[in-house]
Amino acid sequence: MNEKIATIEDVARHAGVSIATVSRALHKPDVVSETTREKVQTAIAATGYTANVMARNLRLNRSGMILLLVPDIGNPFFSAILSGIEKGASQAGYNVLIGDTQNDPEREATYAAYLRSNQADAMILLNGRLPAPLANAPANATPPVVIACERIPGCALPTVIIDNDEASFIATRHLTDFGHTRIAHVSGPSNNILTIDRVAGYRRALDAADIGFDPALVYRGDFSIDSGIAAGRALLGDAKTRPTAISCASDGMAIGVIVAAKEYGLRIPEDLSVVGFDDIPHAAAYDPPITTVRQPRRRLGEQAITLLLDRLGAKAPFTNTETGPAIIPTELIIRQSSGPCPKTRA
Amino acid sequence: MNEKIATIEDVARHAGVSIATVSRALHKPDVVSETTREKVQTAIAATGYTANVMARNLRLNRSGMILLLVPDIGNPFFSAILSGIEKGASQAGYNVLIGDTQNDPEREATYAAYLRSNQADAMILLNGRLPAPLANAPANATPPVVIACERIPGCALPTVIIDNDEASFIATRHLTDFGHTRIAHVSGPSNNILTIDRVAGYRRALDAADIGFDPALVYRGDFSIDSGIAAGRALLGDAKTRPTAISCASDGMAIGVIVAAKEYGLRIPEDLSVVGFDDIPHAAAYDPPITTVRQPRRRLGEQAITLLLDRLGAKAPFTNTETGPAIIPTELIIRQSSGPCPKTRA
DNA sequence: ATAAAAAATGAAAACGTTTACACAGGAGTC
DNA sequence: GACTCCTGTGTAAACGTTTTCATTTTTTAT
Repeated sequence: MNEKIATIEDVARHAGVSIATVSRALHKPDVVSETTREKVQTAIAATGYTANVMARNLRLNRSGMILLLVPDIGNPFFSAILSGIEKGASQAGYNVLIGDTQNDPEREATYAAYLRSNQADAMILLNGRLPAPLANAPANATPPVVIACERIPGCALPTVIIDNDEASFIATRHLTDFGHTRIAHVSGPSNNILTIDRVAGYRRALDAADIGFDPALVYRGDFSIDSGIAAGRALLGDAKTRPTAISCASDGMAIGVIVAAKEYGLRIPEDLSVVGFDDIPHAAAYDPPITTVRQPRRRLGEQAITLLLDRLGAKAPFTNTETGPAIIPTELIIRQSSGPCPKTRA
Repeated sequence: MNEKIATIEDVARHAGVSIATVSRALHKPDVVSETTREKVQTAIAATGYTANVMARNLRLNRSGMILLLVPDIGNPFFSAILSGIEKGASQAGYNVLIGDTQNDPEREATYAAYLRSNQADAMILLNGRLPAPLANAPANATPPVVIACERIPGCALPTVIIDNDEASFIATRHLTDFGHTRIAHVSGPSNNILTIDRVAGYRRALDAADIGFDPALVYRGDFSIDSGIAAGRALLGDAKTRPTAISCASDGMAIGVIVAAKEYGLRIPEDLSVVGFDDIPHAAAYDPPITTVRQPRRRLGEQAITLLLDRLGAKAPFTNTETGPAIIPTELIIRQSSGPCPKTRA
């Protein structure tokens, strides 16, 4: 039973027509006569023919692949985005190829070469950095690339992001509205554009409430729960200088901060208000449920693939010079981890 | 600058040799003379040549792709497994293609056809079900497929799993050891093999402690936090019949159960012990930290890709008839969500 | 019935590789 | 100097498609 796999030629022979006719029967049915079309159909069924995609793609000079560069596929944050991308891509007949770069520029470059070598028709970047081969390309060249998640300053490629500055502003303002004046911020890694934007929003909210900025109240984490715990211990250790509220650049870090706060016997939100960022599923189920900025990750992915497919379909250049980046709206979800500033400290 | 992309022919012309020599210079360097090899190298540099992978794969009749079928890529549970697979695959020069099946048999069949159409060299199944085209294949055919995560009864394909029965047994025994006698179980969906195995382990532990099985104490969830909350409300609503301990088939459901328990004012673990399954990162950071069965998901992925690459490399048949399924060991992680049975109810 | 137009089909080129085979030339052996 | 053997290279076939172009067959108009 382990015969050679059927090719278009087998079908042609079986149906008594030429291979050209078989191909046409499949892709331009209206141009071949009713009767031959049927003959071909039965021949296909009889032989169990499946077109060799490799050969087809070679001829058509495409790959049907969309390459997705992501810093760490093990990070659940990206899987929801991925889910949105995959859905749109597969509807359009594309497959999604994951490139896990581990933040390694070399791996990024390797994957970027896929575009040249015809292994991918287009690319989506979730890692906030242009791979070297692309960065060095002339400015007028527009590779089929879309940026998502983290904007790249000075890059005119189509981009879809949330307004991190504004979202962080709103989260922090939520705390100033509650009367807090001593507000800390737990940020992401310093080389990260998200960090820069969210710190900016945090500072803007302080300004708006006439609160001075204290660098000692910004702790640099890495989005993980563990770094949140470390941040909490660092910020809350000294009861004298302790803030009454903390805005965090991720829900994971918010959870970590709360873990640390409980170590010091602090009640949330009576003694300490905490807000997170992302609205991961666990934020709502935590004790207490965490006030956070909802980031529609799935929509982000959907929008990215839409941008990409639109341009690919229309053979339009990959720029966003007319429209600027697409902004996906965020939403402040108020739960029970934030509340009024304790009277004694206001 | 947007010239046609360089082909092997351009390189050959530039170096003044035949295309065969160029190809050989690249893939069998020892067979071409030092001087030509250098000429070819400079020609490649000059033209910026990158081999067209599509053409190469057509000729070699391979794709360099490993297809990964996963029920829902948006589910973080799978992303860690994926991470292990991707690592091993990319070291071996393979790419990982994600097929998000959404548990849709039709999509599964579509993806399974990738094997026939040369879009993938092999496949890893995380979804616990053989796609129809494979299931119907004759028993002696061994498609290049590896099963991970959920065993498929009666299927001789290479398989890597954890011992769900035993793991669930140990988790439940942990509770009987604490003196609990009224122990509930929150399971996964009923059509799921994981559910069957874990329920079996739960019952085995009850038997071992001479505790009768009460069907009313098994609640069917779907691994999600929400279904855990529903389970908790169903099981804990009546203070008379309430269990003193609950073993859950996922950490998410354990968290949900705890959320519900707190609604009823129950203290964990003083009034109710809860154990989870998986050891997701949030389990350790929850309040209280959750006792759970650690499932090494990344190792699971690594083992799956190893099994696959071994057979692919050795051109060995894809069976596990000699060795049986590979079992990845689990570990009971004892934290603070479980404790002795309250005196009043023992 | 015939010419013209339209519809359906086939032959063959092309996509960019790898590799079996043939061949040229040089080195060694007698 | 003729023979073999080796080394390095080129020619051309093959992988399985799609598509242009030419050709055959059918339909329509006169």
